[in-house]
Amino acid sequence: MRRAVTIKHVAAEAGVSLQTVSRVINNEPNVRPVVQERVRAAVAKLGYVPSLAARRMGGSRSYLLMALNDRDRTIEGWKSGEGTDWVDQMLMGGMLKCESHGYRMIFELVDTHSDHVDAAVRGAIAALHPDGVILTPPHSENPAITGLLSGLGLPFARIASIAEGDGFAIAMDDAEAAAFAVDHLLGLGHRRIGFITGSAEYALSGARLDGYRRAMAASPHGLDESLVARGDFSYESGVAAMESLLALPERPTAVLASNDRMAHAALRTAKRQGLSVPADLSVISFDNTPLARFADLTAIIQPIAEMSAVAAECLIRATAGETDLPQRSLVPFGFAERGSTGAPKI
Amino acid sequence: MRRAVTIKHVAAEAGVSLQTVSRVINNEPNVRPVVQERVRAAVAKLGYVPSLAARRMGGSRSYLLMALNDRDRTIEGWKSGEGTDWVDQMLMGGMLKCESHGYRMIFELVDTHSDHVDAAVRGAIAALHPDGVILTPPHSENPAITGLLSGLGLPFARIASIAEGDGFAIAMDDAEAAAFAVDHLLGLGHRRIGFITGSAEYALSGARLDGYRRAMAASPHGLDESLVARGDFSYESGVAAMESLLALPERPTAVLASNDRMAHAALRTAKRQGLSVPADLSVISFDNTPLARFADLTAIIQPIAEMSAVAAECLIRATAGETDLPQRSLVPFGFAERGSTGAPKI
DNA sequence: CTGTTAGCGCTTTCAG
DNA sequence: CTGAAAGCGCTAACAG
Repeated sequence: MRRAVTIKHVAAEAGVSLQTVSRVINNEPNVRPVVQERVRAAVAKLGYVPSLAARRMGGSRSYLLMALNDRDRTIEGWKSGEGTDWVDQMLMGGMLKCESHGYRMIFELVDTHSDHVDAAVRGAIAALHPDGVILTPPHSENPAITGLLSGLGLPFARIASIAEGDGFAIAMDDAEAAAFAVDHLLGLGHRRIGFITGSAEYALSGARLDGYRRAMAASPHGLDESLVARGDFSYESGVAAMESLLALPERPTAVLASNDRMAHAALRTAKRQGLSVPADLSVISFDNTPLARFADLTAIIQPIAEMSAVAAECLIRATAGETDLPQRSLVPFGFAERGSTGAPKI
Repeated sequence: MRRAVTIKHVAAEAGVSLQTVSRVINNEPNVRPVVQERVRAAVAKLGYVPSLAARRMGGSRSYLLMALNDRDRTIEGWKSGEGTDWVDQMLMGGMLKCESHGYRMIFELVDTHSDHVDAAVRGAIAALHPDGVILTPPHSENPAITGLLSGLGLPFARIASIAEGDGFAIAMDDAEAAAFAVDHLLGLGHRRIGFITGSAEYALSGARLDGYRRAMAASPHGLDESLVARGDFSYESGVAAMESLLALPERPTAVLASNDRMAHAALRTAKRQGLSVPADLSVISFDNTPLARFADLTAIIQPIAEMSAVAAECLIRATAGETDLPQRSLVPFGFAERGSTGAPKI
């Protein structure tokens, strides 16, 4: 196995010192254009690529970002085979962004509810020495983790978290999105619009509910709290919520559910009771996971890839010493109109 | 930010030399149990975790495995939002296996069809110095990559590849699986069973076809080559193939498709022509991606997670110096019976 | 603008 | 069985 080419070889080839090569590959100033060109030529000729490990050892950066996901939630998603593509979207956004900066993203699973979160996170940091950490729900709002990271002075980003606190908070405007969905339904002619909430464990559940309330209150028909049914993101809770909404004296003609799974549950529950979609009932869901596609659900698109790209970007720039980066970023949500929505039959 | 705890701190705490600590954490011989215990206690007390970068610099191992996926194919899968969970399954199998050995898996995207594959792969190796590389289709059978890896003497595993060659070949028995599916259909009472092939670019397409032929030939009804329709794994090709099968003078009552997408296409094409499933037509697909679940397709389960776990295991053991590891491993496939299969109506 | 000198935290090699 | 010395490939901190 031919020995790998190192900075030494490049230096020799270009007839300069190691340091000059280092300066060139790091885009540092104080290198004459001529020399710079000579070095770049040597790099290209030898196919030199710096070793991440050596860079981390010598310098202060590791060129590694660590994405922390909840162990149970992630594995459960993978095992279920339901195509929850949270991880894929994160990779697509974060990994590709990292790539364009010479960074790598390493995926780590940590059990949020464990007593050993602290040790687990510390261990991962000790092993990897990442330049930054990306937190996904529910880690994003776990004080045991955010506190640790803050204390360590390690830059971190909280994805899909709107809570106050340290670190870069990157989210979509959940309230705005809910209001948008309500307005879309109002525009189609719906008056009685139900809402199924998400688990109170997530701050965004509250935001989505707020947006719904705001939009309904602003509508000519006003807000009717009896149209708000509790859910917890599970299929079962979606069924229960939908049943309660359909049992109302004056049932809604449209429903906004806080995630795809509950929307799917709502859809099936409605059909089981003989309602046809969208003639008798329109449904809009949140997130737009593959399930929404398959179930032909009109959905608010949660821009996971974009959020994780923004997170990676913030972290990389912070490590590079850039300051005055936005502490909180709002990423625009999307909207996919499919077959689950239409004008009410009346 | 408190300085990280290093091997020095542990050595001081335990009152031994660096070397002894190194021996203990690497499970090397020649350390008295008493001393070993003392070191372990110090490690636990200080929460010491060795730095991957330093290990790689000092020694010959990096504790990193690199999973190489095709760029276009992967990004396309992510963008489509169709829930192709290949990446997730790979992560689940490979990452968790790595974790249990103190390894990490790094995901890399490389364009298989590019002229720069060689440079791209070399670059990734130079940056990461992985102890092993996991190749997924179509990389698994790309000589530009396998040849490079062989030349470098870097251990690698080819997932879902049954072709001969260097590296660990890890696959399911595609022919056996196809035969199994055919037998299942025969058992339900089907006599005319169609087959939709996959893209010839993949060796496993041939294997699946072989299994089908073998099982049909062994059946009392014999093999009828007119029941074999060409596909290339795309939805459109599935539609075309199904249309040709349904146009046959004596149409099949069951169809085995080489992947979920084509099976889905077959299903919809049949329904569009007024056939009901499974009464008029039974369908079995390969792979069992989330689509199979959503479309209620009976499917052969491609054990991606298991294959990637086996790959990781082989690579890690090879790096640890273990020899006589199986050059090729066959991982058992699974079978998920759903609503797309039943007895023929006659 | 460029080169030299120290390490970074480990493992390898070689002495005891 | 244990320790000391050398060095991996790079960057930071100085000298020129």
